[in-house]
Amino acid sequence: MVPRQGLRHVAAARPVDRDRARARRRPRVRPHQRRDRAGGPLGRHDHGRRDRGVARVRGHHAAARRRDPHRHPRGRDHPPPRRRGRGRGRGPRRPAQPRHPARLSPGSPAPPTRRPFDAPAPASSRSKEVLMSKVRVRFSPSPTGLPHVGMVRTALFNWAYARHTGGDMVFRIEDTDAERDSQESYEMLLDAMSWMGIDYDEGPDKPGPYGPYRQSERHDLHAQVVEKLVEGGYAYESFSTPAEIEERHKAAGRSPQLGYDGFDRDLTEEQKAAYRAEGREPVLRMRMPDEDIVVEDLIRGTVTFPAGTVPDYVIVRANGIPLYTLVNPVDDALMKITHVLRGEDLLSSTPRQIVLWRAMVDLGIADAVPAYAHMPMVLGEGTKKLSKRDPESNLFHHRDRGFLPEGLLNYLALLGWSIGPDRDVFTVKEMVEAFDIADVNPNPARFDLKKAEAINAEHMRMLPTGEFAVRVLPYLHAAGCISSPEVSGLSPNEEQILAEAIPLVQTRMTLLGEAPGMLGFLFIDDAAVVVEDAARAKLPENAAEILDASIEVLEGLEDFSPEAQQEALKEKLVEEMGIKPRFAFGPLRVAVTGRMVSPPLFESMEILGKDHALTRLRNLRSTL
RNA sequence: GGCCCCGUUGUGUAGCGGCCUAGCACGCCGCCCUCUCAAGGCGGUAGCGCGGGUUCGAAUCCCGUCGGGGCUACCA
Repeated sequence: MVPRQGLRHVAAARPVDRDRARARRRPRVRPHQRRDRAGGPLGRHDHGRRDRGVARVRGHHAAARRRDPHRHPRGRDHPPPRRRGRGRGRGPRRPAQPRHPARLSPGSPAPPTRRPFDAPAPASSRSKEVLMSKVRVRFSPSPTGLPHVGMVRTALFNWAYARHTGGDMVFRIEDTDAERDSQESYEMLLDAMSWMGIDYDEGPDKPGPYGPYRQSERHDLHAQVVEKLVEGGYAYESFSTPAEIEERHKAAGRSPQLGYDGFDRDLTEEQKAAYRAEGREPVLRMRMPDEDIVVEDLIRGTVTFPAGTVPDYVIVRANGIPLYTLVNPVDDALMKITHVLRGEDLLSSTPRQIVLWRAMVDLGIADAVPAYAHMPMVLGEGTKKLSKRDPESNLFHHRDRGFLPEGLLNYLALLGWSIGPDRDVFTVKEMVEAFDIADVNPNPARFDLKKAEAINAEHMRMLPTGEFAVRVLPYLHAAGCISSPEVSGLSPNEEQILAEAIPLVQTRMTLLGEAPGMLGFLFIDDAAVVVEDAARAKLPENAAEILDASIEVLEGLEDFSPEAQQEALKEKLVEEMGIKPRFAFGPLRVAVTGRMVSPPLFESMEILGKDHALTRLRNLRSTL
């Protein structure tokens, strides 16, 4: 009997092949590659940030870093001309040159134009202030449905950026849709984040200076901002119904798809009163400026939305309830968010938000327009976004199948980001050290389960065997193989079996959920072994003969060690009977495990013990 | 329709004007090892969407084009 700490002994052991695996993973970075990536012998993260002692939050530091003067001696003096958007690939992202000065439509209240602080506008005292401040990012999901892997990836990138820069991660719940939001979803969100190891500095369950962190508890705050927006003339009442807007477009020979036409922009008090007398309740719309709106996207570079292409949009419904379009930037402003890192689907709403932000800056509500980064979508099969209805989109589906959090996290990080030119397996710690949002790729990425599983398998092999055992236990328990999901609850017998068996399967699995299939045979009665149909079908003609001979040989064995078994069986089956090794042992494997695929046969039999092993051989023999 | 984004092997990426006859990983195929399956080792398959231009030189810069996607709500 092995002492109780059997598994703990194993913990010190190395997983099979670990050394070789590690050697293989070691990045073979050739000097020139390192320099390419790092821009110099100091390494990529030693630029600027450290010697200045400030977290540089400006977006184009990444572009600057890429622009290695050693490599591109002309780069500084010959900046490539920019056009709207970018060509393929990731060209050096140059900050936009200041565009034409604001052209405000006459009659609008002329909010002074401000641009994002990451734009190279002449540094005002305000932008300097932000430059010095620390990064604050937020993850702000709405609790509707199951945690989606794309959403988790967004959380991950925000988190990694916060941790990389030493900034704050804020977790805010956007529960403004009573129809779809649920407490259950909220709890799943917490579960998902804690499982992935994504923590946060402020959140609904972690009070901070800018709470509350549930949007539904912030109505008063929103109302105050709305009031100021209206007072300042940034927002106005609009009485037009969708039908009326469409009518006007048609009457004027315009496309009805143009959206709101600005009809109510300059209504007089008398006109408004008249509408109210009709019983109409107005929505509130933001007044969009008559100028191009430029987004300096940390991932995509300069994105320009031409003047006139974004209509005045609704921020408060007729029933007085504010919309996401208002509430999201307002809460970001109030929570002092400096970097908005979110999905690409929100890119087209960014100009509207920037206008709101500028208004809030003017009003003294916000410090500065944040930096933006729009992460690529996560695609499913084909060319479409990974659907919520697809089980692969469900984080818990992967957890249930036996993904390690570190494996899934690693894979998710690969969706749009890479740690280096010839490496794709890394730890969370390594990710945090290396992660910069500006290195994220703008192109959409497909969720590839095969690759995810391969990455997961790598992480399983990297685990110390004892830790691997700890991870496997809950899956064995859930399948009814063992009596407890924890080491401490195991019977001595179970613990001993596992201590011997687990090292045998660590390199043979890609998911923890495969453990019951691999090890289940060790925890059942001999009579309960079920021979799978496929395994039975593969039995050779002379299976009975082989089993008879094997039983005879093994019965006579004093030493039941794997080596002794192998030697004895090989002599009889292979040498004496002339059976090829790959056929000789199949029937024994099937007899012992019920399957064609299993941990190594002789070790398995040793773990079972001679009596049980022989019983199983006889059992199968008797059915032939 | 309008606006915006994206385009390197099947998939994810590296690539930042010459280190590219395009690297790595997954997948796939073959071989080796081998009691099965893995792991491991070795090898192979397959890509710069297209067309112009700039340049001595383009995957890389520019223009156009085509394709894909997103947004276009009193949803979030």
